[in-house]
Amino acid sequence: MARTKEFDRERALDRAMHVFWRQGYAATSLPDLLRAMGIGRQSMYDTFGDKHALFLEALARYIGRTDATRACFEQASSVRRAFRDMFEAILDEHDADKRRGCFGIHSAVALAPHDKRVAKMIADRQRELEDVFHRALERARASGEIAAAKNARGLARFFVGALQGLRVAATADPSSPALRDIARVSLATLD
Amino acid sequence: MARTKEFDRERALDRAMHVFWRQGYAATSLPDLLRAMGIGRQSMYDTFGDKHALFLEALARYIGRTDATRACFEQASSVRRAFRDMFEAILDEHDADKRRGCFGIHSAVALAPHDKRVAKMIADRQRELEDVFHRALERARASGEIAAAKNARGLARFFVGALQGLRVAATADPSSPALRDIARVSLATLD
DNA sequence: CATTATTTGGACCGAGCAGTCAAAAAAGAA
DNA sequence: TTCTTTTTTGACTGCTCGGTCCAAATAATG
Repeated sequence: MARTKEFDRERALDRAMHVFWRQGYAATSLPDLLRAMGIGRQSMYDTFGDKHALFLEALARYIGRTDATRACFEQASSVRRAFRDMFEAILDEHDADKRRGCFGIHSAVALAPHDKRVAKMIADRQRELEDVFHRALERARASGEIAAAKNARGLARFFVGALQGLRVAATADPSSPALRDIARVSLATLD
Repeated sequence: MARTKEFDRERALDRAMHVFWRQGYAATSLPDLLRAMGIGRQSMYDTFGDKHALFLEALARYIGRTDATRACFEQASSVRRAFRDMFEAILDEHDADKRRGCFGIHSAVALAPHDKRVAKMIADRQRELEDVFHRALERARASGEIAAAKNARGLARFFVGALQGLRVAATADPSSPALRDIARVSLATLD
């Protein structure tokens, strides 16, 4: 048999993801990536293909984090609390690491208009998020947590937008007092 | 005296703005800019300084467009209609030119975390927009168009976020039926 | 027309880019 | 140990980048 890889593929991908996350696609060079991943040039090409393919895998990995959100919403006893926790998490995240931005939004705005695969990944993710919200809202409607007259689909879509709006506002100015108002008024649509 | 410039500075800047708008800062090369601006390399350096300075001017020019929004909100007899028109304009814009994205959001997410001047420009613009909305909402409260119990400041901040959320969603998928719901539920916060 | 200040266009620079290649190193099988 | 197969390393390619330099072109003044 042959020599075994010295590095962990998932670990390297994870590190590449964080570099793209911080810098975006165009502003990230191969040396940037290799340094962070701790591997050599050829190992990267053998393992991932090229820079663009590596980016797509990194984006897919980032998007996979939606799974945690889904679990959170499916287990939550209160949809209000689930949304509030989600907003809080975003505020905390941006407060803790002000120089990160949002991988998904960055990709959506910078790459999606020029790259169909990226556009599809982002659009799919939005729909998936919408469905997670929708299911939770329907349950809340059934349980009486929110009014039966509410349009769960419309609200779910609205919250996908609200989430992105909050992320952009938080990236632009993580310390702005406006962020809490955005979250608060968004949550009030459930009343 | 000396030779006069052969090109129109504002016109060239406007074209540069559209290139940055479409492609973002990092993905735009000098040749890209020069081709669009229709001027030579040296003319660009003499007139604008360097690529980064040109970008800052382009961004300032883009942000200056907020003036139109301000006028619209100050003249509007109905704040509801003003917000609705604003949302409609975004939907139309993205529908007409699907490969554009949003300059402000792109800059906010890609550059603001690493460039204080950009961060300040974006944050200032958000506050300005917030104030425009706030004044219009206070007038609406006074005139009885919206309930006196409403928190105009909070709503103004919320609409800044909603605007950005809608823009991101529209960039990710300009044909998504979710966009109308985002706009509709956002407007319903005024009821 | 001659002078002078400025713009212009193109050649040029070193650096850094994404991606390729080939030789060396290594790990397991025979 | 030797052979086979793979990974690793680092040199190398051709290209493009942002930015500079300089000579030719040009417009207003005297």
